[in-house]
Amino acid sequence: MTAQAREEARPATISRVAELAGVSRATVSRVMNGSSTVAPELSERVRAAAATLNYQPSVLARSLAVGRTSTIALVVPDLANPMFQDVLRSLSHAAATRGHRLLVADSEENVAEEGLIAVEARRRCDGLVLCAPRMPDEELAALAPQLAPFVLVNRDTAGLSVPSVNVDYAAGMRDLVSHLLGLGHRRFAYLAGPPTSSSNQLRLSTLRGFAAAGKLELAELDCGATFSDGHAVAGRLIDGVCTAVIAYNDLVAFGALSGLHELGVSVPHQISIAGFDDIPFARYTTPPLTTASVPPSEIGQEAWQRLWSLLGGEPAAPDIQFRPRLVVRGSTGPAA
Amino acid sequence: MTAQAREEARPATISRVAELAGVSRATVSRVMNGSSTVAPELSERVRAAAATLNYQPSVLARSLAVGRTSTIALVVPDLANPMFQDVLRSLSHAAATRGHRLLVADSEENVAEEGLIAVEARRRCDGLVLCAPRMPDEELAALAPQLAPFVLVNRDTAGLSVPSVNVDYAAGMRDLVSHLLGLGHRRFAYLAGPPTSSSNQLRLSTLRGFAAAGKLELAELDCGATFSDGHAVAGRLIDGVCTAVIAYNDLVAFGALSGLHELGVSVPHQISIAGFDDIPFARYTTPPLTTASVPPSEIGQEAWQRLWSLLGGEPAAPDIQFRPRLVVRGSTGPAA
DNA sequence: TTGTATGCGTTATCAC
DNA sequence: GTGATAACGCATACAA
Repeated sequence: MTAQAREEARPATISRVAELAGVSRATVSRVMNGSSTVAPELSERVRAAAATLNYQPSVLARSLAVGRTSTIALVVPDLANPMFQDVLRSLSHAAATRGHRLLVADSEENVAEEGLIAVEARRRCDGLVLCAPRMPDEELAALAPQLAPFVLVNRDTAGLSVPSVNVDYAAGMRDLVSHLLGLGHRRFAYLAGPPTSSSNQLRLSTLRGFAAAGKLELAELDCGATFSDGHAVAGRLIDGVCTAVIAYNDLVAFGALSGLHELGVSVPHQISIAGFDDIPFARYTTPPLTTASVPPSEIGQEAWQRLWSLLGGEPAAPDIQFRPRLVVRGSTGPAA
Repeated sequence: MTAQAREEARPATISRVAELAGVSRATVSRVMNGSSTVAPELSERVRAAAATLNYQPSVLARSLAVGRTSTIALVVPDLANPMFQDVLRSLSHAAATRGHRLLVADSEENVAEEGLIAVEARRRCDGLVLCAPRMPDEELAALAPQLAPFVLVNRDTAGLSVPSVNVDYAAGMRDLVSHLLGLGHRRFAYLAGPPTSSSNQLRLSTLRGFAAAGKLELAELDCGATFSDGHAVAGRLIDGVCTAVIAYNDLVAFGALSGLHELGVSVPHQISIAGFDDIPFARYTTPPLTTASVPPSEIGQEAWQRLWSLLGGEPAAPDIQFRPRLVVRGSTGPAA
C-alpha cells in the first residue's frame, strides 16, 4: 500500500474538508450541523468538498466535544429471557425515535459482577436502564451516583430517588390465586425463582399472606428462572402435594408443563398450572398457559420516556406500576 | 447548587488527579493503565488521589486517543425474531470475553433505511456484524467500504471479500423434503418468506428443483416472516391443495399450525407441517414442530471470531456454513 | 457571516 | 522514570 493510498484509506477529517473547501474548520462544522447562517456559496463549497472526500464527522470526537454520546445502555440479568428481549426491543425502538442508540450488557445472572458491568456500561453512554432484580439494596445505593442518570426496571428503588417502572407482582399474584381458589383449589405449590430476586420475594410474600389467612395450603419448592429449572422440578409435583401450581415465570411453568407431560400427568385435569409474564408463546403451549400478563414493550417505552426526561435535565414522570392482566387459558381448571 | 458542589459533581479528570498527586498527567495515565514502570511511591500517591477524587478515566476520550472504542455493532432486521435474539445474545457474550461491548440496531424490516442504520451504527464502533438478508447486492457493495471491518451473517457475500457465517439453507431444505417424501407426501405447499430475502430464495429454488425433477408438486403461497403471516395463510391450505406444508421459518409454521388448529384441521393427520430454524419453543408446540435446526448461538460466536480477527488486522477464518440438522417431531406424519 | 483560539480527556512521543 | 507537549477530531465562545 502506497503512502498516498494509506492516506486515502484513513477517514477524512474536518480539517481536510476545510482545507479543500478553502474555509475554516469552524465553517465546515457549521455546515455539517446545519446551524447558523452560512453563505450559500461557502456552504455549497463545503458540501462539495465533503462529498468528494467522502467525509463523515467522527461521532467519537463529536461526543467528546459536546459531552454527549446519544447512546444509552441497557443492563439485564439474562438476555435469554424473552421478557428482557422484549424490553430490549421496545427500548431500542423508543430510543431510536430520539436518535439514540442502545448498548446492551448482559450480566449473565452473575450478581457479583453485575455492579461492575453496569458502571462500565454506563460510562460509555449518557444514561442507563438497569434491570438488576437481584442486586442488594446497599450495593445499588452505593453505585447510584456512578449510574446516574438511570432508570430502574423491575425492582424496588431501595429508597433512592430514581425513576422506576415496575410491575405490581403482588396484584398479579392475587389475581392468579383468586382464579385458582375460584376453581376449588386449596393445596398450592409455588415454584420459587431466585431467592434474591425482588419480584420473587413479592410473589412469595403474597402467597404466604393467603396461606397465613388460612385460604390455602402452600408448598414452596426451590426452583429457578429457566425452562430446565421447571422441567427438573416436575417430579416433585406428582406426589399429590398440590392441585395447583404457580410458577415464578412462564419459562418455569413451561418446563414444569413439559416435565409433567412426560410423566403422564394430565394438565389441567390432574394438576392446574399457571405462569407469570405472558411471554409470546405462552398461548401456544399445550395446553395454553394461564398466566398474568405483563406488557414488556410498554415497560421499555416508559423506561425510555423517563430516561429521556433525565437526559434533558427535567424531572422524570412519576414511577409507574403495571398491573398484570389475568389471562385464563387451558392450563388451569377445576380442582380434581 | 454552589459552584463548589457543581465542580464536585462533574466527573474527575486525569488533570485533577495529576494535580492532587503532584505528578504529570502522563504519570497518572501510566499508573491507570498499569503500563511502564512507575516508582512505587508515585504510583501509590496517584492511586490515593484517584481514589479520593473517585476518578474514572473517560472511555470517550480514551477511545479518541487510542482510535478504538472496544465496541461492535449488530444490525438485525427484526429484534422480535427469536433467531436474531439468540445471535444477539451469543455475540454479546463472545464479544464480552474480549472486553468488547455490543451496540444493537434494529432496522425494523425497513429495507430502505437499513443501509443508513448500518453505516451510522458502524461509525460508533470498531466493527459490525450485519444481518441484512434483504439488502440488494449493489447497495451492500456500495456500502462495504464504509462498513468495514464487518462480517456478514445469513446472506451471500455478493462477490465481496467479506467474512461471512451462513446457513446451508439448501441442504436443510433438501433434508426436510426427503423426510416428507419418505412419508409419502407428493403435494407440497411452501409458505414463502419475504421475496427479497436471500435465504427465502435459496429455500424456494431448492424446492423448485425438486418440482422440476418431477419429485413433487409445489404450490407457492406468498406469506411473510411472522407468526401472524402464517396464521393468516392457514385458510388457503385447507382446500386440499397439499398434504405437506413447509414454512419459511418456525414463526410462520407456528402461525399456520395455530390457524389450522382453529379451523379444525388435524396436524399431522390431515396435513403435515414443517418449519425452519428450530427456535427454542419449537419443541413445545402442539404438536411439536418438525424443523431444520440452525444453531444461532454458534453463529454469534463464529461471527465474533471473524470480526475479532479483522479488528486485529489479521485475515478472518474461512467462511463457514452451518448445515441445518433435521429434527423430526410430531407435526409431520404419513401422507393422508 | 467567518475565522481564531481554546477546550473536551486521554494517550503517546520525545526529550530530560 | 518522569514530564512537557503534541496529537485524536470536533464544537464553540469570542473576536473580527
